[in-house]
Parts: sequence; structure tokens; C-alpha cells
Amino acid sequence: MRGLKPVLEGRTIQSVSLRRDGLRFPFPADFAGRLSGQRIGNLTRRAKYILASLGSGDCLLVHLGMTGRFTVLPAQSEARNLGEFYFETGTEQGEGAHDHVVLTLDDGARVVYTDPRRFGIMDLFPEAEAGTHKLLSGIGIEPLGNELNADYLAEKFRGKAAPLKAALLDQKLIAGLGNIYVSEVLHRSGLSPKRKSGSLVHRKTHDPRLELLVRNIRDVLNEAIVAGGSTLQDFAHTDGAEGSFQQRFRVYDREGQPCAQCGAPILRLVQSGRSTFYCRHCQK
DNA sequence: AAAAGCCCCTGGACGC
DNA sequence: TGCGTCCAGGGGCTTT
Repeated sequence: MRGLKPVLEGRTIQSVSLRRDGLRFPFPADFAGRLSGQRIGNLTRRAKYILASLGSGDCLLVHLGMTGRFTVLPAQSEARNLGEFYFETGTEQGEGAHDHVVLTLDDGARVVYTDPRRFGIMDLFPEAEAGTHKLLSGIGIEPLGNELNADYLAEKFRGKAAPLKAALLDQKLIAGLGNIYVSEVLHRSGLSPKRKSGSLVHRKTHDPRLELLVRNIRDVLNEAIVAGGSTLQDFAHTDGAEGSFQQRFRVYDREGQPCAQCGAPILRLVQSGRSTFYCRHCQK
């Protein structure tokens, strides 16, 4: 997103090459035609969606899914810096088996969308309908904004039977908290992923650990952003650089390793179909 | 209405 | 080296 913004904003899409009919869902009707020739305005983000407003009044929506990534190939004059890549792979970027969409901009740069598992999403809709878009309406608050506070969580958790892990992962409550970060947040907060979320809310007041939870959500996300995200296998920035937050994981993907706080082995369990990592001793 | 399961898809790691 | 199994960061959709 940060790498994409300066590349795309203010540019005009010269041409669009689609290598298949869609990703997770089929591309919208006349997708290439409605993108071509459009000037790109503001690039914004909502939850895990990238949104680009176009001169036509349409809005381009992109979700990277699990393995989606954008790579920017600068205009020809700078392209020689990437020569080493061509040599190593023997495949020109944009021509790979999983390069599904290539945008060519008016300055000659090419923006390649690559996504092996094709869990990503691209859609195009009138910007005025953003509020009612099926994928955008119902999305919860941003975790780094002022709306997230203990009172908000208390209101959402009250009477809720779902375990904390599921509640924090629920994008309808908080938008943009992923599986890795939920495990990390809960460990830092000393809260068991299995605990019923409603158990932190009492009749008139709420458990002070909700304040801690809020602080840790912010901390973990901010630290991950500073570290450039978590690169496990194929996450990367538009220039191919990898994130490094994975080096700071305290529990995620550390099953059997000693908890940094107490030395007990980190445990793994599956909740709503996804792995959770935690310390039975430190998290209650 | 909320919660759990299924599924989309490819590739990497691991055991034999 | 090859083959089968399991697992993966997301989340919509269907079922209970």
C-alpha cells in the first residue's frame, strides 16, 4: 500500500492485461475496458481492502487474500536494476504463471498483480455505492483509530459466547486484525484465546484487561507496520522487500517452543478453522 | 442471530 | 527423486 500509493496516484492507466477470468470471484463485466484510460485519484485503505478512485467515478477494490502481491516494474529507464531478477528466474516479471493482472501506466511503469492461490479479489463499482458494497458494508472499526477503546469492546463483547480468538478475528467487530496478530495480542494481554469474550464484561463495568487488550492491539499492529509486516513465505512489498515482524513473534508458529515469559511450551489449537498459538500458563 | 464448518487454490515442508 | 499428507497469512457462503 505504501509502495503503491506514490506509483499509482495521479497516473493514468494506459492498458490492462488480464491473464484469466478472475481471482476468487470473476472480474466484473468489461473490467479492462472500464480501467483503461482512467486517471487514478486517491488510493485509500479500508480494513484489508485497497481502494482506488478513478476519473470515471468508479472505484477499484483490491483484496490481496493470502498470497496476493503487487510488484512495480519501473519505466524502462530504471528497469535495468531488475535485470538480476530476470536472470535468476528466467521469467520476465508480469509473465509468470501466477501473474494475473498487469496494469501499464502512462509513465511506462507496469504494476503486476501476482497471486498463486487466487484468494484475492478485484472489483469495480460506482464510488457512490461504496457504503452499500457487499464487501465493505458491515465492516467494523479501524483498530488504529480513536473508535477502538475499551468501551467499544465492552459493548461488542457483552453477552457474547464466542471465544476471544474468534471475536478479535471477526472483521465485523474490528477490521484488519489477522490471524497472526490475534495470537500475539492475546499473549501480550495474558488472555486465553478460549475465554468467552463476554466474560470480560460485567453488569455495570468491564474488566480492566480490556484496556490492556486495546493497547496491545495498537502496539502489535504498529510494531508490525514499522517492521514492514510479517513475511512467512511470499509476502513482499512492491519492490520485493520482505517484512521482519515474524522475528518478533512470541507465540505464532512457535508450537513446542518455550514461552519467553515462563518457559512453558507454546501450545497450538484450532479455532474456527484457524491455528491459535498460546501459553496455557501465561494466558487465563 | 450467532457460531461452526466447508470451500476456494497452489505450493512448501515433511515422512516414507 | 517421487508420492502422499498436512498445513498456510483470508474470508465468503452454507449449514446448524
